[in-house]
Amino acid sequence: MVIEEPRSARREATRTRVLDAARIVFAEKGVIGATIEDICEQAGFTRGAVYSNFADKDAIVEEVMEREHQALLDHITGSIELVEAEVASAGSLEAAVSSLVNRIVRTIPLDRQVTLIATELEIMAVRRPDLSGSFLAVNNAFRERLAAFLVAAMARVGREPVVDPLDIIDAVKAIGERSVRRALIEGPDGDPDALSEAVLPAVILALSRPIDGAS
Amino acid sequence: MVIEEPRSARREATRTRVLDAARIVFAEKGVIGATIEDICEQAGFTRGAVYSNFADKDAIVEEVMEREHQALLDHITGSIELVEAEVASAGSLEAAVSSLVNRIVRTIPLDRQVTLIATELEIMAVRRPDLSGSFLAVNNAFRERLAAFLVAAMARVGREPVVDPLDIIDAVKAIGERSVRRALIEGPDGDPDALSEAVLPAVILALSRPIDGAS
DNA sequence: CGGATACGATACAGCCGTGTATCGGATACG
DNA sequence: CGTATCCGATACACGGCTGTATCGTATCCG
Repeated sequence: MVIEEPRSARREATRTRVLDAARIVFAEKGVIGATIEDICEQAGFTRGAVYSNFADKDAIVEEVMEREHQALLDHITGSIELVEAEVASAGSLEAAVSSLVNRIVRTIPLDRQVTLIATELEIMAVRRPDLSGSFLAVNNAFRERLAAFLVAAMARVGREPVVDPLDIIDAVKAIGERSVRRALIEGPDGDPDALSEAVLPAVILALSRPIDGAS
Repeated sequence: MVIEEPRSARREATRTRVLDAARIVFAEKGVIGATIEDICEQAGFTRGAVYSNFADKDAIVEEVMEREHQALLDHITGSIELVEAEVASAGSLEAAVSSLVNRIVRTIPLDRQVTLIATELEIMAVRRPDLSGSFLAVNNAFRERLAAFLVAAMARVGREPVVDPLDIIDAVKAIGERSVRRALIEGPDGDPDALSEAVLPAVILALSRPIDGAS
């Protein structure tokens, strides 16, 4: 954990603008395909600004990873109370599960950019073992937070996981991402929630059981 | 569908060597990150050979996509009889489903390279609408073949899908790929089948029902 | 065996991205 | 209001990749 020199507010704003730009460019061109100049153009800076703030592209990649997961964590934290209220007030088990699924899926905002950047960063972690450490660190924190949320939300509808909740999260995320990707490939007519809505409710049900029940 | 000029056997062998090399390089460096020279080096040629056989990198990408799906199709076709025999001789429902799942997962060979190249090509289709056409063409053929196989195999154990079998295939493939990716990121200790084995049997069961039964 | 041709290697020119070193202007402070 | 400092812009040198044009050679055929 490096001590964060406060530096000037101006500098911090520049860094933020560069990282925001990098996120967009990484999603669109891929981490490898993105050039420093692409990022500069997107941010409205020249290379001087970037090189005076970051050592090289790898440094930018690491910070983007961290910010990405942090943003997701914040998003989750902010929406947990919503879910709990919603689930608790559902009439039937089916309604509660459906609401739970919807909320989990929505909790992970899966638009074009998030999907692309998430996939891109994951693939990057596969290819570059030197980056997998920071990926795993932030990603595991994210998964565990989401798993805890899942268990709590399930308890609200009187159910509990039958497998490691982390595995449930992975499965749900995998299906959600695939759902969005298919829609993106199919073009404007594609429904980004089609696959999720078709299979996730049954999957969540199948991977949980009534808290007191046998199977 | 372009008419395939037979050309010489020598030329065809060169093309094959280049495409094999491209597959490896695309997996390792990404489609965008791969250079023509990378491919040449991997294939043991110089750029002259490549440029006399392919217009540019995009042409190579399209052919790699096509070959990749064709190889998977061949692999599936070759293993269907195996599965049917295996499933038919299973003692219990659980054993049959487990065998079915295993076979489906194994039917899609999910090693490092296949996973990387599959993800890479899919992302490429998202980013480049001009390539999405050829991706969808080959990919849909692949999905439908696999879906037909799934339905037939399910019938062998007296079950039928409760949702579009294409969605089941997508879900299974998404989970299988995520399973392998996690293992790759975690390094040598990671079990590429961990997530698949944990959730897929329940998922397949949940998305199917006895053929005569109500629910 | 000899010539034609197909095919891959080599050479070359141009462009693009990188990283460093220097410059100029905005901001902070006395 | 003037000066020092910070920070982003500009300039430059270098290396790598691309695509084309040319060359040399292996292969095919009479």
